[in-house]
Amino acid sequence: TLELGLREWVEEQTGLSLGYVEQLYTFGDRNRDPRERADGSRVVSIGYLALVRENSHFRTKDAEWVNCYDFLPWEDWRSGRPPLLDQFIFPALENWIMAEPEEQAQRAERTSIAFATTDSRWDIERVLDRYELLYEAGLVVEAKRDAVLKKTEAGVGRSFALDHRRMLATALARVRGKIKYRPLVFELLAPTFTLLKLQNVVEALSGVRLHKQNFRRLVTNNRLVEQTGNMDTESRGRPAALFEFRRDAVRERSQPGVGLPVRQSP
Amino acid sequence: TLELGLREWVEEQTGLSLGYVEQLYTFGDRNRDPRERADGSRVVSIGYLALVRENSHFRTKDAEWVNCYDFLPWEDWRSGRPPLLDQFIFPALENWIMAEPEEQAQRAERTSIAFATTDSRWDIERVLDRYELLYEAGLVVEAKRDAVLKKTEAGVGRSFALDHRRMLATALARVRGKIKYRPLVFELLAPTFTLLKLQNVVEALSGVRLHKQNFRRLVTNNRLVEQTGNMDTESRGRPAALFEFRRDAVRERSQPGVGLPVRQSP
DNA sequence: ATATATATACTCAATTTGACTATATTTAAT
DNA sequence: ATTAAATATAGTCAAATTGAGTATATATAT
Repeated sequence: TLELGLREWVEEQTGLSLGYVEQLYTFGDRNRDPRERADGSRVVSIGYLALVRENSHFRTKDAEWVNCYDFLPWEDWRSGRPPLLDQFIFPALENWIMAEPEEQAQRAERTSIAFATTDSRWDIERVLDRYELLYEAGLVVEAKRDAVLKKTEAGVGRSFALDHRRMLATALARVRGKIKYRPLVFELLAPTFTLLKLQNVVEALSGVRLHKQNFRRLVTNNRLVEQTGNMDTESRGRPAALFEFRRDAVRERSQPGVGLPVRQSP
Repeated sequence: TLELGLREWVEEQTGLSLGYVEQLYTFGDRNRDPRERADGSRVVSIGYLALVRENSHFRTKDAEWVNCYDFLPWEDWRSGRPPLLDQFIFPALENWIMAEPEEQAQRAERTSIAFATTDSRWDIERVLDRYELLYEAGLVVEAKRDAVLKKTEAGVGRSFALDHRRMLATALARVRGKIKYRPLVFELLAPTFTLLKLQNVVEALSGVRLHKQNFRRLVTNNRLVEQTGNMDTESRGRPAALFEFRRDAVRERSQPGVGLPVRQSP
C-alpha cells in the first residue's frame, strides 16, 4: 500500500520508524512543480502526516529537526500575540484588501474570519485559511516564485521547496483539529510522561497556552491517562507523578453524538 | 485544479452543479483495479466528497439517486438497531474471530470497538472501521472478488464496482465526523427550511434519531439559524416556522479551544 | 532560611446537556 | 362539530461540564 511504501521510504531516508500515519491531502494543482512547465506533465503529490515519538534520532547525518513555527511564525501564540501580526502582516493585508476595489469586500471578509481581526477570537484551526490569504496577498516568498505579486519583499516566515509550506499548513490544521477528539498527542510522547509534559505538547501543537488545573482535570476526569506509580526525577520544583496513556480510552470515549442530542428511548 | 476538473466533469455527466466539495482520500492500494493486474500499472484514485442541494435534478436520463444505506445497511439506526446485525453480522464475525486461533484476541478487540459489542455505545463515526472488518471477514461481496474468503455467500448490503463501497464508507465517516462542528447540513437543504427538516437531514447523515426539543435548542441557542418570518404551508400538524442558515455563524463559532481549556490571561 | 518553581487539591458560579412536562395549532377521521 | 393524531414550541429542573480562581504541598537554587 501507499502507506507502507511511505514508512519504508522514511525509514530508509532518516532511520526513523513512524508511529501514527495518516493520509493528509493530494496536491494536484497545476504549476505546483517547475517540471510541469518543462514537459507539460502533471505532478500529483500525496501528502502524509506522521507523528514521531520525541527523542527519536536520525540514522542519517544530514537530517535535522525543524520547528514548524519557523515556517508559520504567526501561528505560535504561546508567548502571547505574535508581534509580527501587527507589525507586518496586518498592514500588508490591509494594502492587499485595498488594492483591488472590486474585491475589497470579499477580501476584508476573508481576512476578518481567518485572522480574527474584528470581534471573533483567534481560531487555532484556520491555519490553511491564513496561509492561503498570505499567499494570495503575496506575503510569502513562494507566491513571488509563482509570480503572484511584487518581486522585492522578503516575505514572512522561513520558506520551503515548491508548495511544501502549504502542505505543512494543511498538516498543522489537521493536527489542531484532531487533537481535541482523538488521542494523537500520545503518539508524540514517551510511553510515560508527566501531566506538564503532556500539556506542553498540546500547547506546542495548538499554539496556545492552556489553563493548567483545568487541563489536568480534563485529562484525568476523562480517564485518558493513568498513574504509573512512579515519579519524575529531573524536575525543578515538586516532583510530578508519571502517567501513561490508557489505551482503553479509545474504546470508551467519543460516544455517539458528542454534540448531537441522540434520543435514547424510541 | 483537480477540484475544478471534478466540478466540470460532474456537471457534464449529470447536469448537477456541485455546492460543497472536499477532497476525501486518495486510494492507491495495489489490486484496487483489475487493470493493474493486466499490465502491471498502478491505478490511483482521488476521492472527493460533494454535497448537493436536495431536489437537484439530473439533466441526463441514466443517472439516479441512491440511498447510501443500501450499501451500508448496518449504519442506519433510525428505526432502531438494524436486525441485520444480530441476525447475520455478529454470528459471522464470531466465526471469523474464532477461525484464526492466533489472531482471536486482536480480532475480538477490533470487533468490540467497531461494533460496540460489549459495554461501549455505538459510535456513528466508526463507519470505515466497520466496513474494513466486514471486508476482512469476507462478509461483503467485493472481498470475495478479491479472493479473501469463501466463494458461496451473498454478502451483506448492495455492492458497488471495484472499491467504491470503501470510498462511500470513507465519505460517510467524514461527513458524520464533520457535521458536529461544521455547518455542512445547510449545503444539503433548500435555502429555507423547517427545524424538523433540518433535524431529519442530520438524522439521515448520522444514522440516529435525535431528541427533538434539545436539537431545536442546540441549533437556535448557537444561533446557527434565523427565522425568516414565513411559515411552512404543507405540513401535517401545526405549521412550522421557516428558518435560514445564519452565514455569520461560521465566523463566530468554533472558538479556539472547544474542548481545550485555553488560558485567557497571561 | 528564603525565594522560586512546580504539583496538586479544592471551590464556586456560570453554562451546557439530558430528559422531561406542558401547551399550542394544525389536518384527518368520525 | 367533535375528537384524534400530528406536529410545533415553550419551559423546567437536576446533573454534568467548564472557566477562573484560591490554597496548599514539596521540590531545588541561593
